[in-house]
Amino acid sequence: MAHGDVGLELGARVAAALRRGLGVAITPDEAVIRPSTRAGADYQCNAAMSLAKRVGRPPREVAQAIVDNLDSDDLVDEPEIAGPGFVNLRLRDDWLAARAGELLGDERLGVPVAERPRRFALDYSSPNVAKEMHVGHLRSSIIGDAVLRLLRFTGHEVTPHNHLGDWGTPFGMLIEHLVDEGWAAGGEHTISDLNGFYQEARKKFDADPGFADRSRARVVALQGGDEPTLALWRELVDESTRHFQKVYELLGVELTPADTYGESFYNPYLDEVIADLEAKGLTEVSGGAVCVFPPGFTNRDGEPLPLIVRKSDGGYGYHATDLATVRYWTGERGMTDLLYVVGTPQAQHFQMVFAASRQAGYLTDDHTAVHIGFGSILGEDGKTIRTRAGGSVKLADLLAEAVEHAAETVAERSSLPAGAQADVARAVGIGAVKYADLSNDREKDYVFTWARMLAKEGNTSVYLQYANARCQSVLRKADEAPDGPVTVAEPAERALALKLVQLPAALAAATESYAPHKLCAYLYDTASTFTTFYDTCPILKPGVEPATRRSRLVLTALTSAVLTLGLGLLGIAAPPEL
RNA sequence: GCCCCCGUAGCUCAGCGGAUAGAGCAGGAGCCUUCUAAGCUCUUGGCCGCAGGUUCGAGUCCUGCCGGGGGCACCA
Repeated sequence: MAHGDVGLELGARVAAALRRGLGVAITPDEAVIRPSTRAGADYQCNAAMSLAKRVGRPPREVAQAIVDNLDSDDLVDEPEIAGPGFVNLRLRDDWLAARAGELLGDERLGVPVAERPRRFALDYSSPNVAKEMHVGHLRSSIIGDAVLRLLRFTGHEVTPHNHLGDWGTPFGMLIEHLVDEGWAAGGEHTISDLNGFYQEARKKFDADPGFADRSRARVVALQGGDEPTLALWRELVDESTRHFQKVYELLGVELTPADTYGESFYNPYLDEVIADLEAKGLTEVSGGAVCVFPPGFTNRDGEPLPLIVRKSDGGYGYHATDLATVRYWTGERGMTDLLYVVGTPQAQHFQMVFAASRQAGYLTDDHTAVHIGFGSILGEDGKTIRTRAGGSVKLADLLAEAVEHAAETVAERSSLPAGAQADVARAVGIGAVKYADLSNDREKDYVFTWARMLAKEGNTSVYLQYANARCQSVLRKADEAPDGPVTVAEPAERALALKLVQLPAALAAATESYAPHKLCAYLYDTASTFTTFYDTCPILKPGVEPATRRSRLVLTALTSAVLTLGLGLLGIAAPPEL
């Protein structure tokens, strides 16, 4: 088969049929092959209706021409024309069985490697130094991590970068507070409560004018490169990084300190970025600030909206930094695609940054830049959980609670030894939190509830993990390795084989639109189809023909492989036993 | 005021211009001497916010309206 995805293959066959029969040239995509939910049809071709006008023939005649010229006897049964001109396609049982059988020895389970690999720079997570991660950071971290895994599996080069909030005016008061607390560079210090530390500094800043003055002076020292100040700043960053790393490890997010490219990292580049923009004639001074006005953006008074690349006080804001990131990752690092996993409220900001970057030549026609936006997590009152409002759920607490909750259920049901139970509880608890988030369309807001995060019934990660554990249990009990030809006699066998063969399409859809929820939906569907198979088709039970047993073992092994791979790409563990 | 996003079952959500709009939860009825019941089977439940338009065909595309959220110059 020329394509990993059956639908694409069918599209290519239909396109060939139309070329032969009617002399019409279309792409496989234009063949409009869709999975069908109708009994007896796996796919349907909807091309006849849309082409009718173009070729000047009634749609059913076009459909007939497709059927007459379709060279697909190897792949599908006799196609049927239905309704206004639908062509219903049913994969041959022997083809489906053979295709499934091929996947057993294939590590990639039929998923092709990207033909033209690209170089992605992926910005995600981006917590703030000196603040604890809270539920608001969950989405960027796990969506970004899933995108990273998906792109890498597809064969692309991906460099993650964690845009830490590690620079700017608050660090004056934070460092000054460190001094008051008796910190020294190289000392063995820890902050047990980062949020508390921040709040104390803030309180002193508001209440004590002397402290406020020292803080302002400290900002100047920091930005001026004063070495003792920088040393203290590094202590603070390191302390925060240790905290982030603990969360990432618990969460199973692949970021490490080596991936840190915080705001401070771009600081040395800012002057030359502004100089470059000025040299290219893109800047204008407005209200004392140096601005770039990308066309097409206006403010509430209908006036052009600026990117302020240098503030009127001479300082730099995130407009300047984000332009510097684009220039750095395309210019210095040769990336072709820039991805930013940042909340949707930043949509206009990124549009402006990308537009200005194109004007400045930091992005060319060879580059893409995509804002992978995601909705806000809302409180149960429907209001956004705000970063600085306080009272939001700490991410570490959420994860601990999820694991604890899972541990209770595991203790009730699992027969594994205690040590193994802890690992399972972690896999199940963390998986529940991640799946609850990843299984929804990332662009929409959602309401945070404990019930949702801890759910273990229905469309949840544990359902997928449980299905996989059942597969593994069967495979352990079998006295033979899965091997041999697949047959699809029973409807449940056929349905399962069909699902397994559709992995490439699901992965492509999820990867191309940076939409992990599409993979979730496919995996749930596959697990559900397996469970029906498991219920209706005995595998190891007495009385099952050896050939049937071997075929079913292969289907079981493939199901486990698909679930394990899919969950892995979502960043969710798939333990062999619950 | 302008711009962006969202309104689908009681609740939480899928849905690629295609046929009779699908899941999960909750509700109802069944299923464990038999490969893991964190499961399975059956079932109740829909003017897809409203009104126009485009199209052979609209939950999906366009316009307007209603409702909710977000953004709109120096915090990032």
